[in-house]
Amino acid sequence: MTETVVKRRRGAALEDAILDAAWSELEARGYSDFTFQAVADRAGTSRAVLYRRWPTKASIASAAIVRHLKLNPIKVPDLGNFRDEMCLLLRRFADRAPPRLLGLIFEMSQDMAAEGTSFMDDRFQDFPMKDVLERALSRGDVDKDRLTPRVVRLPFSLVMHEVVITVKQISDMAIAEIVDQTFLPLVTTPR
Amino acid sequence: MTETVVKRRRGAALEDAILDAAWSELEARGYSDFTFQAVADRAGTSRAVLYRRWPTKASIASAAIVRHLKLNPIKVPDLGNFRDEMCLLLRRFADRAPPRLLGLIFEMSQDMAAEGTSFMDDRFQDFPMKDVLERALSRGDVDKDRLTPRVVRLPFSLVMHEVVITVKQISDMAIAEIVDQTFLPLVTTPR
DNA sequence: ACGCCAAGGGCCAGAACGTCTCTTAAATCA
DNA sequence: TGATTTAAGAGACGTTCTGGCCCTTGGCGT
Repeated sequence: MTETVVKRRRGAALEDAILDAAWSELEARGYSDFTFQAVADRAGTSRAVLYRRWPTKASIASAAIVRHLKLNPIKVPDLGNFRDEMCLLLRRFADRAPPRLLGLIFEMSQDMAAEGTSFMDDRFQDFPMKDVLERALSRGDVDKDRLTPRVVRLPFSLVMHEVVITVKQISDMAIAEIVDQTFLPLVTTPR
Repeated sequence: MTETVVKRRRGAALEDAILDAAWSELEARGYSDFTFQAVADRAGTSRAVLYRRWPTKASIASAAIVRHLKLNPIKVPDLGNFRDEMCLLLRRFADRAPPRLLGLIFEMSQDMAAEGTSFMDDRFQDFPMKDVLERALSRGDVDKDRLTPRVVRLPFSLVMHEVVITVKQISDMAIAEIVDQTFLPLVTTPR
């Protein structure tokens, strides 16, 4: 017989347990089958407790995602050159979530839009693009004038797009293509 | 009182009517509120008839989308220059399906991956990119060597990504940015 | 003209929803 | 420490959609 001490959790401890359960549900079933019921069951609590904190499916799912991103930060060390750092960054970015999970973002975007948020939000942009760019700027590898927000987002958009469309892990070759054929030509100073 | 003749439809006529109803539902309520019930009601038929043809929500929705795309082909006339034609092409591409429907593409891609196809397939590249590019090549507006498949796909990937993430109609300004900041610099011959 | 297939309607149990009530454990404060 | 407040957790509720399964009745083919 297992220890069935009726430990009643509260506050942050409870919230973390719920978000962990939510993440597990997302991993296991995906967003369209994501349900308050299942999260509550898995977390060993009741739906009322969830509704008290998150009004909608999308809000609890995105909270779970944000938590997961925080717990799995991407680190890109100084490799001495911009290109390799970008490839590594994109590799880590793609590896952090399997294709099915990246698809979540698109399934969720409709609900999120209804709530006035979007995955463009800063809280989802936790990858260390800033650091990589700063190093590249200080090395003179990139042209500051060319770093418009749209161009900076470009490689991530393309990686996500490819992963979601093919529903396969993206290859190193594809990442190299994105970097060499599109991103680098756009941001490196023309000779 | 409207004409309520009990005309019983069959085969293709019925199927088209259902897919039209499905499309209307998608337009009116979006995919997350998309339901067999509502489609059957709107089409004036029963759910059993739908289940007989499409096993899942996603399959009927994607069938409705594919039908809509077929019924609304994109035409881009010769505007005399590559840039304007690209902007128009992307505009039409984005306008053809409302934002909340584009997200479906990604759910569809999961099913399609299971069947070994993908939206990268040529049959989904029905928009007249080929024509536009050929005109551009004959005018000397673009450099043939730079037209790798990845670069050609780029503007569409970016438009889709933006539309899906923001769940808003993309602005002409954003399209112009994509063309001017990313696509044109990549494909036009450097002076 | 007749037989057969499928359209269309209705019924069912099951799942999840969103909202409640109630109890009781845990935190807060006197 | 004991009293008071807060909220966790359990459960009940009516509703909606699901995915089946019936049954009838209309239309098409032989």
